[in-house]
Amino acid sequence: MSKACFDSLIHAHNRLQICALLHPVSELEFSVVKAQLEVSDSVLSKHIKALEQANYISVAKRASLSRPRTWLSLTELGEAAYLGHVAALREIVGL
Amino acid sequence: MSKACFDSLIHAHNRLQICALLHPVSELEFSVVKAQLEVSDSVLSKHIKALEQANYISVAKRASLSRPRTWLSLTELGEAAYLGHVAALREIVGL
DNA sequence: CCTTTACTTTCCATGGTGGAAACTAAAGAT
DNA sequence: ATCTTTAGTTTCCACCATGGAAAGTAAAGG
Repeated sequence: MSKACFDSLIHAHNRLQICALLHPVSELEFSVVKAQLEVSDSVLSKHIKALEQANYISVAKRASLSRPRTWLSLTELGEAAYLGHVAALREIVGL
Repeated sequence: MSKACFDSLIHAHNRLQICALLHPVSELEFSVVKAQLEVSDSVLSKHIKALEQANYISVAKRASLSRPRTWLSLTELGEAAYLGHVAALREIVGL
């Protein structure tokens, strides 16, 4: 069980959603995440970069049906940080 | 039951904590909230003002043991917004 | 080789955030 | 009555976050 630890990198609305989307799955395509968040390419790209630089997600470029696509997944560190942040939120709001 | 509605005014860490502290009680003193958040007077005062201007909290100056103190409480609007935001968070993080 | 697709980066403008210090109003002390 | 203390409030300032638009890039596909 992760220790409750508020993480302001993850707390930002868009990044919280990115982590929440990635948490239950092994990976997701850039375009899928973008559609869920309803943000521009540039905005998502910048959040991805921020999370990647914190080693919270890993980015893989791999062909998906002929063309190269960007795949995103939470790292173990990212998952721990995400779960820790969710635990911190639960402590704040009381379960 | 409040409708899930993400509220960025409430989402900010310090303001989320303020709302969470006020939610279960009828009112709290400024100094008590300040001690919980561990912020400076000026910072708390500005967050209080922002929440008050949104009509999310009400501020009363009333004597408490001789000296005048500032008492804070969630308004009904504030409570609805807070619960709606918590519901939105739960939707994002999945229960 | 030219175009399209799928991002990435830069530019820019705006707004949030916090600390420190100056300011204010109301008690209480002398 | 005036001085001091207490309890905030407001201003000043500097910095970081955030987003959109537009320009840039790299790898297919035609």
